Amino acid sequence: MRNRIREMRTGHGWSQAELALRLEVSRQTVNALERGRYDPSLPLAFRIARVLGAPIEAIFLDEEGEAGQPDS
Amino acid sequence: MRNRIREMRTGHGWSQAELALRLEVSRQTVNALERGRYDPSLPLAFRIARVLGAPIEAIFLDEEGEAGQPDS
DNA sequence: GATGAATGACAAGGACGCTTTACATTTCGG
DNA sequence: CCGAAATGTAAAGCGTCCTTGTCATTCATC
Repeated sequence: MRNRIREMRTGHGWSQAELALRLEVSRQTVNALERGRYDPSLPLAFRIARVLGAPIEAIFLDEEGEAGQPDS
Repeated sequence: MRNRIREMRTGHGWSQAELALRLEVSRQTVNALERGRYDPSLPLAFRIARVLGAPIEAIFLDEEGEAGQPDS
């Protein structure tokens, strides 16, 4: 599932580590999410939406018929 | 994390099995979600929102400082 | 009272989400 | 260049999500 975490994070002028702190997850988790290695849990998705100041639907793109390769 | 799946499902006049079919998950998963045993993955949350015809934020309640015991 | 539909529950198993630890690479100001 | 900050990666480990299979309970209708 595609997301706009990176573009919204840099829009706030935050490093991955800074965002991780605000989300209370590890820096590696933020990195993995931005790189599309996996999707966040629903509770984490809500925290991301809150911290980035946008609704979940505006951050995560529901691409319907998409397979969604975890990178590779 | 609390949700309104049951009330919205019955509002549509569907059984758990019918909703499960539409979501492409097992009946047990729908039952577990309604009973708050765990939260759905983000992709499943999007499908639930689509099938129930409401935004994710209207179905799943972000109770902020809530511990959120998976029942027990 | 028997039958069937709907719901609740539990166990075992596989895949995913997130952690910590650790190391490599890129970027950039001096 | 040099050093430090930021980013990318990997592995081991644990808990969560979702599956199939099975059984119990409740309720309605016959």
